[in-house]
Amino acid sequence: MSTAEETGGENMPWGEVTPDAARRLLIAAVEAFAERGYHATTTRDIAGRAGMSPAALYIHYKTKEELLHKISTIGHTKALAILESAADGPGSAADRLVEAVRSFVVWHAGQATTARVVQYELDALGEEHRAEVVLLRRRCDAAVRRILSDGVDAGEFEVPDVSGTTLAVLSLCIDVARWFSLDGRWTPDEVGAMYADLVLRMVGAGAPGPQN
Amino acid sequence: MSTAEETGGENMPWGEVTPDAARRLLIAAVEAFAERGYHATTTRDIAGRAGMSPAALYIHYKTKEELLHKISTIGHTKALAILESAADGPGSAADRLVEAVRSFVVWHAGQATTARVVQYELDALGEEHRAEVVLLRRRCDAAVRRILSDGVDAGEFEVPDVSGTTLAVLSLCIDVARWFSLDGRWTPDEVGAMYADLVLRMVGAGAPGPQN
DNA sequence: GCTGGGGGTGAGCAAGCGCTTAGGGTTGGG
DNA sequence: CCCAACCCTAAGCGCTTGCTCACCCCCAGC
Repeated sequence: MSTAEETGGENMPWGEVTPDAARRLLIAAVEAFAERGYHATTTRDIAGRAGMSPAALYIHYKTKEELLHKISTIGHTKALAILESAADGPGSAADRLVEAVRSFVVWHAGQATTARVVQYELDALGEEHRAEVVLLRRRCDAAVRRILSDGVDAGEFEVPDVSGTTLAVLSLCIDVARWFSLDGRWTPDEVGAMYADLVLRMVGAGAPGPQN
Repeated sequence: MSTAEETGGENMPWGEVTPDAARRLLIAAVEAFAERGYHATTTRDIAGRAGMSPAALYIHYKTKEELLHKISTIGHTKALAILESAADGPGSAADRLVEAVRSFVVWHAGQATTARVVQYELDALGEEHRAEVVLLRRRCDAAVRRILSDGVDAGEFEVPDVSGTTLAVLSLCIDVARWFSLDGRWTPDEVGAMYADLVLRMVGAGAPGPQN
């Protein structure tokens, strides 16, 4: 876990999707959805990007919405794993918060294309599929809240409103996917480090001074 | 300026749009775009919400995109006025930062429907119209940056990266439009106050302790 | 009471949409 | 050498889209 951080900490982002043709279609869909949004993307565009005819899509996926569902589920699962791994990891609450924010932000920056779809196309999912994904989101919220509560209990943090701060921290990190890489001014690691510092300050555990 | 804060500080959000029929269409479009997104909204839906036939829309607007452009321009102008008013107002850098974040967030929460369209449907605009709006966005960025720079120069703030922190502050505030009012747990004023406090902490001017 | 014109409608066009179906090329087992 | 299983495509179906056009209604001015 060192050089691959630039891709958000993943070596093979969609390695779990098989067969190969299905993966190519899914990657094409991620790019198209991220660029133009779900509703503005046509199945012909997705198939075209994958080098196939429009009909080929329906051999591997029942509908266009199933593609979004698969992308959203895999993406949210990955994001949740990052947060829970940090929340349940070793170290003080401050250590865990830094690691959570850092790795979560690195993923949203390094995998900005995927993250944009995952975070901003939720409403395009059907009723049932959206409900599934909302459950994963709640667990993301719970992981961050757990760290903040622990920090408050331990006297490490000074936070007047744990729920509100949880929301603000997640909101701040998620929005990275919207603006990242408009130019190449920062690397994912740099944004991750900066945001970890900002969030530490938000919970009253910041170190105004130490970092050069 | 007291009770009307719940609507984001505006008495008559679209009062500048005339004649009446054009305003009704525009308000219908804002609601539809906010609910389903620009691309998923049909001109029939907009006209229907305004109580008119599909053809009536084209008496007042040339295209569906012109509607979005009008909404986006008016909305961004309003948001920019809020930030510049705070940035160029009286008081210390900390005072101005608090006022900027507070009023900006109150608007994004109170006018969440409008703000969602303004902040998240930018890419749906045509090339030229988007370029216009991007200029307004840059001025928003400049206003916040001005406050932060002043605070650093005056020794009030301790901020390692002014550009990055400017981005983070704006990102945090803008994202309020995405999540606000999923339930009614906070009022716009409450979110505004909480966010102003969080941002003060981010710039190293927070007061961990004072507020109960 | 007639009239002219601005605000509105019903019907519909061309284009593009998600998705289906009949059929063709390639490959591995007998 | 055949053939069946597997992927994929060309063509196109039924529908919806943004938008247009011929027409109508209502009301102020003479």
